[in-house]
Amino acid sequence: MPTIYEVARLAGVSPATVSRVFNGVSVNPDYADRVRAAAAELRFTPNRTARRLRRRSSEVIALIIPDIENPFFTSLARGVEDRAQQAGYSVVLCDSDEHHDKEATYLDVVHAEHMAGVILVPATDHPQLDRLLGQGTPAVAVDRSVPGHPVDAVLLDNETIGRQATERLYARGFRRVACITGPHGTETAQQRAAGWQAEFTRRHRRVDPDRYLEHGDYRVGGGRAAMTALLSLRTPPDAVVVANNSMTVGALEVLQERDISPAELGMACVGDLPYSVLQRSGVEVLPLPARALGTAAADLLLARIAGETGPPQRVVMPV
Amino acid sequence: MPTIYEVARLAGVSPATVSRVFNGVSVNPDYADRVRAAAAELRFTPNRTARRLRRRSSEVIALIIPDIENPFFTSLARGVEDRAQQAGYSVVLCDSDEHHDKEATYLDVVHAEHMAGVILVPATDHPQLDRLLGQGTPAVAVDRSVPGHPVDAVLLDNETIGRQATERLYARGFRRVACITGPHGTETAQQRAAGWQAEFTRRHRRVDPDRYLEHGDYRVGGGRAAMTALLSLRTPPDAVVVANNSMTVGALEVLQERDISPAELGMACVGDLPYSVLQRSGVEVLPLPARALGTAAADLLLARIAGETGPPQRVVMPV
DNA sequence: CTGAAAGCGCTAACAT
DNA sequence: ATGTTAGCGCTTTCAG
Repeated sequence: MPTIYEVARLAGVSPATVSRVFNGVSVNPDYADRVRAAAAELRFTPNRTARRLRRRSSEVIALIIPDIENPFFTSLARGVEDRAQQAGYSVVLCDSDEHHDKEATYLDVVHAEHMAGVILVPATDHPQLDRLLGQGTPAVAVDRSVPGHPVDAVLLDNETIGRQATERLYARGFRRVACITGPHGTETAQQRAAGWQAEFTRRHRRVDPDRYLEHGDYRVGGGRAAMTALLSLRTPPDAVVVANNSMTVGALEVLQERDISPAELGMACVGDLPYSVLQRSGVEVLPLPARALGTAAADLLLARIAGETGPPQRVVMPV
Repeated sequence: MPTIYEVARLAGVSPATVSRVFNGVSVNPDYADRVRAAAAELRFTPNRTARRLRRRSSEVIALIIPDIENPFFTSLARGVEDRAQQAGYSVVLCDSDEHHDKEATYLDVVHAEHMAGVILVPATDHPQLDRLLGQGTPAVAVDRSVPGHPVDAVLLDNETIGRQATERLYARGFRRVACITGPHGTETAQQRAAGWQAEFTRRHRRVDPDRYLEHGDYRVGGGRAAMTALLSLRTPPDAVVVANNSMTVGALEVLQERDISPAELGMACVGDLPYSVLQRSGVEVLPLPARALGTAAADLLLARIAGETGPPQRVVMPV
């Protein structure tokens, strides 16, 4: 691999001049041309590792998501990539698999690799951000907030979403709408359930809402289990709000297996179902602005990287 | 950020010894303990950028896929990640979006970042691999081969898959099975179509197969367009083999809109449909070993990184 | 087994 | 505006 020294020699200038040409610093046009010609001839590409070591920063941002197979997150990733590319940054995508350990490992990598910043969908309430923040690497949380740390966050109005989903089902004539939400202790799960509960209690003053609230794991299996549980209630619901896309799939599977029609048991899903082939399944879908969440997070991060100071922002996306 | 010098000073040893401790080189256990204690106290993490510059290699491999929103590729990515993690490598995922330019840019990054290797689902017939290969960075192609370059490849037996999909539909009683395949000039598209055509011509000696072959773009929109075209034929097919998952969704959408039942128009899909909620849609699904493709590619790449020489391997995964 | 010292390729003072 | 030079933090000969 050629280095700036070889390019410099071939172009008859100093290494510093070569560096300047490649960094947009003003240089005598003659020299610049010679440098570019020499670089082309030698097929020179600046060594980013060296540059990074020297500059102590790089044009790479990390995006850590909890499940790369969930279209909500891949769509979010597209949003981040769009903005980052425009700004000349590369995005490296990391899958924490909802594991705190993997998340921590990736955050260490971000740190050790001198990345410019990180956009994180936290796998837990307490991601290990201290090191990074201490070092001055900016971080932005998306979809889920990080209570303990002063980081920017881009969030959804989950309570409203939960309420809307519930309203839609009642509006369609269902009489008893249950809820399948995410894991205990998960912010989005709690908020979406709260939205549901507000509507539910308004309509069923005498019924304990907890009987109609199930917690799943935000995965297909959790949706199956929760749906099964709801169906075995003495007075089963005639409709259900499911707090994310994967669990909706699980719930639908159960209904299909038992040949329960959309009219018998209504369903609303928070978030797009991939490949909306489900029209005839009669599921009420509440789309979520996943991609916009990504672009907003990227904008926030890029601003911080550019030196923006000021108190942590908290952006709530309209739904 | 602390450096090995500070750790060395605190531990009362030389920087070289600290380096050795962190690299598993044998060191006096006393020293090693002191170094580890000092490192812990200072919260030292080795600077990977410096290490990489010095070693001229890193424990990062790139995976370049053409569409991060396609579950086939995310599943493949999981396979790669699994193996890579086990071997102590990080995976950075890049989305070429089927664009030759973006692919080339990412390949440049792989080169400039001194990555250990790259696994590539080529967006074109001629990915710009020369630089990388010239530099000795190993590359493995997955799902699509790279005719011009001597790189390892992990492929599917697409012709067999196409044939099987077709057979299944005829076996279910359909009489005239059409095919929607991928873009012209795409290897997998051509091969899957060839499999279909072999079956088709065997059964319809007098019919020009080209009339029942449509080319789409491997995306939802392409599936829609192709399905629409097939339905407007004078003698429309009564079933269709669709060469990938996304186009199947597009094709299904058309059928749903026109209220055409699975019995009226049968369908087979190459590759899993995400969230198999489609049971009642009657689609014959031919699962593809996406994840296994990823692990196989990772194994091949890791072997090359470890110094394996020898002629390029060509692995065809069983279906 | 350990330490001293020379770079990896680049950038950014500083000096010209 | 350009060149000289000193590192960025680490690994790795080479001596001891």
